[in-house]
Amino acid sequence: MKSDKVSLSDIAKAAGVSTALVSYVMSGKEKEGRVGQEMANRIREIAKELNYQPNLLAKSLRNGRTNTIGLIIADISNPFFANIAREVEDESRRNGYTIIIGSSDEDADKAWDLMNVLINRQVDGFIIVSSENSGRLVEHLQNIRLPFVLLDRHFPEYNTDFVVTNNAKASHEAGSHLIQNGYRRIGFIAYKSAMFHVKERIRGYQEALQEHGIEPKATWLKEVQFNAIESEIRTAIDELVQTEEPIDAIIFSTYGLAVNGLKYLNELRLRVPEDLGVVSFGQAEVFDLYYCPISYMRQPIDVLGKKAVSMLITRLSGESGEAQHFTVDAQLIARESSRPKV
Amino acid sequence: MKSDKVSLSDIAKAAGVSTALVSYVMSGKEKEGRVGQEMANRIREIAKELNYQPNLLAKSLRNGRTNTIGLIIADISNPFFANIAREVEDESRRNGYTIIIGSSDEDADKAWDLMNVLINRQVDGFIIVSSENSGRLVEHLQNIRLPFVLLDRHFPEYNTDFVVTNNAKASHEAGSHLIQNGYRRIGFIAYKSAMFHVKERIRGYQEALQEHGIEPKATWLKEVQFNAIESEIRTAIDELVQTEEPIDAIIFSTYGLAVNGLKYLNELRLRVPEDLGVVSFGQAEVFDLYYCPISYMRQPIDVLGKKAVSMLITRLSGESGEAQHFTVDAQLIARESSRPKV
DNA sequence: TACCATTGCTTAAACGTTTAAGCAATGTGA
DNA sequence: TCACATTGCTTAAACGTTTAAGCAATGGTA
Repeated sequence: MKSDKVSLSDIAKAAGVSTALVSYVMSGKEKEGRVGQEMANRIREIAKELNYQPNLLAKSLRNGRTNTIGLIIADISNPFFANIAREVEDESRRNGYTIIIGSSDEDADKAWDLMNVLINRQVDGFIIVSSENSGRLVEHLQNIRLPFVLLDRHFPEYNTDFVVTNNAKASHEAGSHLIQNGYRRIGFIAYKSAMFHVKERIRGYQEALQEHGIEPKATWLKEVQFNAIESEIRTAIDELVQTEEPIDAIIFSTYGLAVNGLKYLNELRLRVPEDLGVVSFGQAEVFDLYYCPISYMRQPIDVLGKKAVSMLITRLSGESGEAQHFTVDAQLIARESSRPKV
Repeated sequence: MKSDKVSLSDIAKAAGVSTALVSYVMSGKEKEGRVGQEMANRIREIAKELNYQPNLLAKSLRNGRTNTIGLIIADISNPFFANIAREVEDESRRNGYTIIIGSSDEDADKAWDLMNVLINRQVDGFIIVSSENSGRLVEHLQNIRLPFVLLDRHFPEYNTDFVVTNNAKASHEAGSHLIQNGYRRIGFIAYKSAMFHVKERIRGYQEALQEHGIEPKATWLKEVQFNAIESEIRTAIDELVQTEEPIDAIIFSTYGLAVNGLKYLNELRLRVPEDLGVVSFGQAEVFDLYYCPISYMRQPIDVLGKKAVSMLITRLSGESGEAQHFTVDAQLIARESSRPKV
């Protein structure tokens, strides 16, 4: 068993022809290389015999594309993102691309460094689930004209391709659902962030209340720091609950918030949904572990992932038109945690 | 702002010297290249000015190493593995390596294909969380002398580097712990698998019972198919519980089994730990969502990941001695789900 | 018959590095 | 003073591809 060492010139030698000819055949360009039928077959034969595997490095060096996509994820330990990553990876592979993942851990500097490492690795383009303050990153990529698609989170102030969920609408739906089921004083817990998707979720929630004639109190909205989630979510929930007019339902804007929040509700011995109705964003399967299945806004991970890949790939193949936007709706999965109040 | 286009020869031109000289300086070989101090500084200066970024492809093509590691994970949607992946990625990056991940989804064929894609990408080595029937893969890598480290799961019949948890011991501890807390009829649910780590976990469990004078009944051991987990786990639990001598505790050998199993226990309205004590393997955070915090065998993900990387990297730097083995102990995190029986 | 197009192939440069080998100038020791 | 070592640089080949350009033989058309 020969190892990886078989090159074009080995085949060429074996066939008694030039490497050019072999290259034309191996890259399916026998037409434009004007290679004879017979010879083409012979070369293919020999290549198979020698188990030829093209050297991708050489290919890339020569033609300037690596067929590699850089995927920068805000937080890979979040299963929602992990599953997005997986979807992106699968879909890319299906299209002949390899992806290199990096997690920025919601840190702009780390994202920046990651981007540079990946640029150095000559990725052809990026798919980015951006973190706070990633404007610089977006600008830089635009400057050097490296194609990229923003996934799940985008910046309205930049004109970029993106694939996102309609967050305002999702939040709106979550809120309306709770109201329809009899909840009135609905809290909302989000990460403290200036990012658009966060603001949108808050907006949707507030609008839903207003449309149903409920004035969303400022104290119902809690913003907790990503880095101090464990402590701050306790304070947040305490403040929502320990007041003369405690909330009767809560919307978690994120998987991580929900996990930590629900945990704390357990500690407080607050019952869902009797004491507190719950709807969450984020990833599903795990919410089933709660004694009471958690209602959530299901984001179509597969659609998001696949669309981002296909959008990027059309860019990579030279498309240079208008920025592409793709917005998909989340779907309310209503379960026990938000069942009608009795 | 110039883009990526600056090459050695641009610097060489600017400095009026040969590319060789620049190369020596840029790769820190001014000593062996016998480059003059003054010239070296001038070159560095110019390089910085032009914002030179070496072309990694060219480098790799020339010297045959890509500084890339292929990471093949059995199931990336499992948070335990996702976190391992993350650890591996971080540690690799810290050492100047980039990793390319692929999930084999516990499928030997997919793992094989992945391996080939990654070999084509000229990874310098592999870290592999292997799936069933990956013997062929191991053999092939040994044949072509591509370094690799098996992580979390290994094959005793092959002489390879590996980094694993002491599964028998962990299982033994889980069993003993339950027994000490008064449980007597302890079930064990594992994936149906011929893999060593699965067998080891079963062995540890059985030995623990025996050492405490309990004969582990064959009916207490349930093996469910990875692909049919949702249905088979129900049958398994039904059979464990609906008998004249139902079990009073259960060990889940895996994160996925635990999630699905606990879910079903909820449906059955079985109370943990009153009706059924529980200890699980797998990832932690999420078990907190259960109304009753789940005891688990904590595997030191960071240690596993870091050790695998360092083991591989020493191989990559030419070490060719004996196969390295590293075994780490899991730690019992005892919580409510296995509290002493009253 | 002369001309041109087509077919089947080869040559060679290029992508951006690394590095062995070589060359000239200077320094050193006997 | 000669021989040789050291210093500071250049040349050029190599890694494995791709592809424009060129060349010779054949076929078709006028």
